[in-house]
Amino acid sequence: MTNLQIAELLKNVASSYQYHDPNKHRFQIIAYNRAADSIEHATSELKDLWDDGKLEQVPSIGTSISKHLDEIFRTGKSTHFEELMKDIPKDAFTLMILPKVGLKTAMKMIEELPKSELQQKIKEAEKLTNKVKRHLLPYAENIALEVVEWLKEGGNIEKIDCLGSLRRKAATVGDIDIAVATNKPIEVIERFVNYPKKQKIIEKGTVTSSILLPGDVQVDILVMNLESYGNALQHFTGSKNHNIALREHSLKMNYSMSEHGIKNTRTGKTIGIKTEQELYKFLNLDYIEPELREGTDEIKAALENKLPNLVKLEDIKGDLQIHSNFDIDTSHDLGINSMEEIVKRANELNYEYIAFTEHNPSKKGHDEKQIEEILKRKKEKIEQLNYSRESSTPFVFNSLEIDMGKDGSLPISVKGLETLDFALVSIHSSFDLPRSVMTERVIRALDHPNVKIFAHPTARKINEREGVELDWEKIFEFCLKNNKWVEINADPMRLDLPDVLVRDAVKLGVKLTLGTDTHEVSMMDNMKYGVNIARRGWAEKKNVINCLKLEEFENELKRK
DNA sequence: GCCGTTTTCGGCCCGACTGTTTTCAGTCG
Repeated sequence: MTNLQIAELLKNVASSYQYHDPNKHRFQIIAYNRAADSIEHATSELKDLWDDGKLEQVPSIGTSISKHLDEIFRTGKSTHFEELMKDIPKDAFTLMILPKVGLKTAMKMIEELPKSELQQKIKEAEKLTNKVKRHLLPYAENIALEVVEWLKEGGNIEKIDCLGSLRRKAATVGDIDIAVATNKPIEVIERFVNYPKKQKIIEKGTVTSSILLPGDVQVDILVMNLESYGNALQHFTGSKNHNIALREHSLKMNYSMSEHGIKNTRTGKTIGIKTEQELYKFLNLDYIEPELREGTDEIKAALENKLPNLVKLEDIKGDLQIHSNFDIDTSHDLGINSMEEIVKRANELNYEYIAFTEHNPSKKGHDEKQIEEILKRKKEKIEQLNYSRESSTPFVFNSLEIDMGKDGSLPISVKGLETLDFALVSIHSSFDLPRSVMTERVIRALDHPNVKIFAHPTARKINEREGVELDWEKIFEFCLKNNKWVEINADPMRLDLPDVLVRDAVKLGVKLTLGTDTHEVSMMDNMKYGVNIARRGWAEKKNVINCLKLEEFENELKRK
């Protein structure tokens, strides 16, 4: 069973409890939903954790749920879950995928709808299962900006911000959330629901409204006055779990929080707060950057003054994955710009250095000697670039992105590897090896002294391909011991290493690199998306190798 | 059923919108 399937099962268990007696099982319902949510965000397959006896390390999974999961992994089913769900038709869970349909509505549909109509609805729901795709961040950003422009042109706007996962800089965005401070809420909402590209109005109230745009993009708006805009910003930025944790924290201080303000639970008096900075201060917390608001342990850290000083785009001194059009007979794609064009852009970005990391020459078309010859040619070209460079322009490193074989072997001789300043290795084939085999493969590929970087480590492509299965504990341990670095690939469709794994790497002290994987010069501007992910993983400047100055970086390269 | 600022017992977020409810249930974020 995959994590997604388990999460779905636990949600269905929660719904079953709700069906049987919502009051009696109030807290089980919360517990099961929380566990499901936690499993959806887990970095390892639960089956693997179960193998290692580590199920209860997953947040929100305790003795009871882990016992049921143990039964599922051993026997394929849970008697307790089956007993709970036996009175509920399977179709009911399917129907709940439809918007605005919960278990109550689903059961009512099954009882009351004519058969043909019901079948129609079930089909609709099944279709939706495969369709709930989240949008890549840059795509969502552009749509959001257009809506913001439209609202601004309508006037009556004192402040306006894009919030939700867009502001938290998540790799993908579900809905677009916009908050507006205004004295004319009715006018603003009227303007919003009349956005020209709108396909339909999902709901329209006096405080919030939602519209649907082409491509299944939902946009939600929250309208507030300026006096409690800080509360609105905080609320609509989320995440849901951060909000819950924050409200639980404020309750301990005898304040009840909502998007409208903070209510003193003793006096019943509510005050609005203008800025988020003031809001967190009011709650005795250090300011929590949006990227950290995922409801893990950021509130505890804020309370203890232990929040990280997050890395910034300006801290980045170089780009460590770039493909030029210098032809080295690779079986993958070349870049489309010359080395000179890329150096020019790197200079504009104030980089101190960059690395050219074209894919390795294809193994099929060349013997060992020929590959060495090609690499020598590339080395000479880069030496020439550095020779004619002015001291203020970026230094150029001679690197290579090397495919690892199925067994972790590299298609390049030791002599060939030694012509490089350093190499990246990555997975471009055999994505579905068992976890232990995949782990050994990667460690073997990283083992050569001149290989420094594990590039786009999970090999995921967002919305297209899941990442590979790896024993991250082992990989990180190896990297730490041997001074190998793990890339955060800044391409918006990769963003790989993913944020949750970045957090694990940072905790262990594994060093990260940022690379844009540029194949066309404008892609060099994607660095900010990589920085987003680093920040979401709690990374500071010291965790990111390419925050080092040129000389420091060169020293670090030599360190084994 | 889970979990911990002080708590291994006793807590567990909060409000908006829709529909047909004329005072609230269901769903959502």
